[in-house]
Amino acid sequence: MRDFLEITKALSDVNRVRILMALNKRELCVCQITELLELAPSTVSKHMSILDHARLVESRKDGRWVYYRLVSEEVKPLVAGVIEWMIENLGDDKILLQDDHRLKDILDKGCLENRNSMKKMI
Amino acid sequence: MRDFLEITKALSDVNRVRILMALNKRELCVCQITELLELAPSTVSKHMSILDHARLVESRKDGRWVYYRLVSEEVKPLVAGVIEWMIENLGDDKILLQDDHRLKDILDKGCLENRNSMKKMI
DNA sequence: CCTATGTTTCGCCACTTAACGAAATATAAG
DNA sequence: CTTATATTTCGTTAAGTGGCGAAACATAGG
Repeated sequence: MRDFLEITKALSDVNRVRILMALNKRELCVCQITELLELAPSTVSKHMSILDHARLVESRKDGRWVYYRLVSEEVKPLVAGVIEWMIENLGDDKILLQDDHRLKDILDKGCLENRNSMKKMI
Repeated sequence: MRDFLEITKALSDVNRVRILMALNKRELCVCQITELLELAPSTVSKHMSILDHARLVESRKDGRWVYYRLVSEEVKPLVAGVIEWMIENLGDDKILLQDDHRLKDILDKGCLENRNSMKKMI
């Protein structure tokens, strides 16, 4: 029950749902999510902590950046089931389509990591 | 998104989850749910209103009593999917097993409707 | 009509939560 | 070492939420 409620509470905030859907099929660092949602970094960090504690996302640290991704498929059915449900029923949401569009710009513009690599090359 | 969040918010309270699981396979009136959860009738009524607004339950009025049940199967997949997920992953929860046991007593003791019927028969 | 019972609505209170900024921490680069 | 950037932690504040009791509403029965 505790795990169940942690998941449903994690899913009961619009910004956390937007984050999870943005993480579908790609990983993102905190600053990219911050730019997408236009929230304070501390706020996004708190959201990521809640999602992480609910076992809905995993993270890896790469230099200064922390990249988050959806949990892997072969996770326990409690988590896998609800992520599948979310993705299947939320695909055509207006806000999420806007996010997907904005994410393209954020990714095309190049992440800071890429810009730093460019600087190295110059 | 609005429907989605109404559902996840409805599912993010332990007493509402207990209500939904109690309604699995049987309908219950508000006073029976009140007895099960040991909450004030006004509190239970509020919970039922939230579950109803999220389209997770349906109700019928019979005399003084309002009976609630889980929504029918052939409801839209957004709702059907999450109810299935909840039932499949919450079956062996400790609190819910206790509730199931207590519900037997509540139902065996006879609902007020039955007692009224008995009075008619005497 | 009057009473009893089930349910809902309303107002209030305690607690939680999402937001922010400031400060602390971590790491890469000069 | 110092600076700059990314992230997290902490404290505060405004808004939301779950709980209750009182009162209103609905209905069955005397």
